[in-house]
Amino acid sequence: MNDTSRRSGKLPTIRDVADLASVAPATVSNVLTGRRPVAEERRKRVLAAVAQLGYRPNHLAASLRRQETRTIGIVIPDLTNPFFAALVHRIEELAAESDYQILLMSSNEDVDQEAHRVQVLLARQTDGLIIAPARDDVSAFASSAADLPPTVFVDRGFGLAGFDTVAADNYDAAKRGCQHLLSLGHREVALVVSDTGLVNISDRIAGYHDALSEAGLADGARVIVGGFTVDGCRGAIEQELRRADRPTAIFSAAYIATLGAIKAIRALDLEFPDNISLLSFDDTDWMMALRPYVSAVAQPVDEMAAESWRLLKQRLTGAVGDVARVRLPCSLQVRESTRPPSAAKPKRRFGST
Amino acid sequence: MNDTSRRSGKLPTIRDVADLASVAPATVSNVLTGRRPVAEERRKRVLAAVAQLGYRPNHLAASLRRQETRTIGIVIPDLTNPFFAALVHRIEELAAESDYQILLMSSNEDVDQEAHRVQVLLARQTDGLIIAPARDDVSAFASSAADLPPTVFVDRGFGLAGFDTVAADNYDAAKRGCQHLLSLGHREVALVVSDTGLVNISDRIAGYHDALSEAGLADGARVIVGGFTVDGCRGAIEQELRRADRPTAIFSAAYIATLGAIKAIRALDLEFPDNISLLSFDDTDWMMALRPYVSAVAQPVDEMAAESWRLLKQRLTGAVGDVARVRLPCSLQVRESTRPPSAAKPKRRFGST
DNA sequence: ACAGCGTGGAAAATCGTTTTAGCGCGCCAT
DNA sequence: ATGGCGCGCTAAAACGATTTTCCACGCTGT
Repeated sequence: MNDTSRRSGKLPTIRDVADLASVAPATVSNVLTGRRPVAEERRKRVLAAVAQLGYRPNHLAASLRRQETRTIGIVIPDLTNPFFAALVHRIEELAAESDYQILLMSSNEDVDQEAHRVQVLLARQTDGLIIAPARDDVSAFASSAADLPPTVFVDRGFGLAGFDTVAADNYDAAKRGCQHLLSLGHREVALVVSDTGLVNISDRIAGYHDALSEAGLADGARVIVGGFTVDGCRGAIEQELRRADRPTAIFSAAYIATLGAIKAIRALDLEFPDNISLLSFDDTDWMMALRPYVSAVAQPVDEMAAESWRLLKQRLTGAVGDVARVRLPCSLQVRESTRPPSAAKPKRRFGST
Repeated sequence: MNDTSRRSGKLPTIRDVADLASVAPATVSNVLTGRRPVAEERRKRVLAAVAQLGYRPNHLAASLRRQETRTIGIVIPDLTNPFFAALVHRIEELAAESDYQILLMSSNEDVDQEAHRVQVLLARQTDGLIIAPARDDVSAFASSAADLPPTVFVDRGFGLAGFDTVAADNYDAAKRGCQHLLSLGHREVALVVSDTGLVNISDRIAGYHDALSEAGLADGARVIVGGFTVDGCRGAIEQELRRADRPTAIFSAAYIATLGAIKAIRALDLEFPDNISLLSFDDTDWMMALRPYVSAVAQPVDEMAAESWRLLKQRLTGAVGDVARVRLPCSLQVRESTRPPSAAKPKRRFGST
């Protein structure tokens, strides 16, 4: 029987509770936080008063005094990208388990917006930051690790000096993906990327190049830069596919690029894997909804989230060791969209591995 | 030439700035907030001191004093659902334009988690809330509007007494979707939903029923309840599709259900639209990547976000009018996955409308 | 019997702002 | 000359908690 409400009038404060229970505010605090023992009889009085008033400690005031907000800022380029949505989702879940909350900001792949958002987060005294930066160069908002609270960079910016960083093993993943295509007999493999200026992407490009080189095809590299929009990728890919010597396989190195590639292939009335093989970076539910199933290199997004949070929490609880650089392995999901080039074509269904 | 850094040692406070500029803290505040005029000469001194120290006002302290955090809480069931991701993305963008930040929480479709998250947000003194509730009955965390700060319910909980609510016109959208299928000649249309206990869903069911009734097919209703997971939906749909009198068209009333339906159709080696028509509620990029293109009822997610934010902001700035109930129209995207039942089948490509 | 100690409670300081109250000064009008 | 007014500034109160400091009391050991 309480009245956890009456938003009319001021919210009850710790002083109101203290008065009602005839104790000092400090005692109420001690009961609620359990930091110091309180005699059973008074404890009961306090709890009764709390219940009666529907008192809820003002987290703002507590944060100010404690110099700790239990809030972490997350900055990502784009929440509509399922990869980032999944990342945020998982981090939020883990953080909540430790009673941390998330202030979420999108940079929209824009360095200036990003810098501004980070400033806002700093002003808000977030205890820590997890950032998937728009560029690997973060000098726009941090000239050194000393400028920021504990911060983990994820996906992008791997190896940034002074910071914990977490990323998929993009080089290895791209290399294995490309080798998979080469092993099927493809000699004209095009790689589609959004941008070449990010380490995660350039690692993928490097893996792709090395796979080609090791197969003696160093000259055959074709990197298509499509930008951060589906239609940008689609356009760039279409253009490539119209060429007489069009590639026999497309390796789309990002979620957006995969969508663009599929649309481009459709637009030209081609079919995978019959006319062209398709390998996607980033795996989603849809890869198993398309017909035929799309082969993909799956980034370990849950593990990336877990690792980011683990590292951040370590720093938050005072760890001062060397910076960590965590690379997590991707898995290659071979399905139906990758096949030997221009083979005879059974109508459907291939054993997936 | 400043040293916006030196995280070592305490952060500079307004008092440090005041001392350096030889003015009172209040003056610094007035310069920075512009609430009261300050003589030009002093203004300059203050700004110089601010720059020199790299001072940034502590938002926590300001919030405590101002009794306003410029923070709004968003609670959604599941961020990995692209609908909610897009919703949050857009709200965040709009809120940022007005200098509001977002505390994001996922309820995971769980009422208890949801209630808890809301309590956390209340303790954090968020100025407002935007909630897509796990259930329409929100009594677990609010017995009346007086319990919460300004709050808008979106997608779910339409018409909740005392609260502004925003939703797609689910009834109309489902009715038109169903009518589309009926007009193609389908008589066995199954509707797949996640759950029947939510108004947005039951509105869709009602629209579906009414469309059938008006066509004199009231008895033909088949509602498949698949739950909130892709595999749950897939299983339920598969079961339905195995029946001898399987439906000739599937209307999947949610993103998850569409994914499940496509997988189920594949699993049974059926093809749409040849063996069965498919109409999706919720439109995504993938609908245009699948072959054939999937027809869909598109929810106006950006408008829902905009409207939610608009209403909330109005309340935040003191509006006290009647509660608003905003229903936004959906658009029917007729593509290739919906066709007359068991018609002769040209191999591909149908004019889209 | 008395110094010393542990215990639980209350008072007061603190966190870093904003806002209110009030002060001194120059100017204008009577 | 002087009362009143506006202006620009400062000191101090306020926001609502936590933490530190201090005190009173009862117990113990010599």
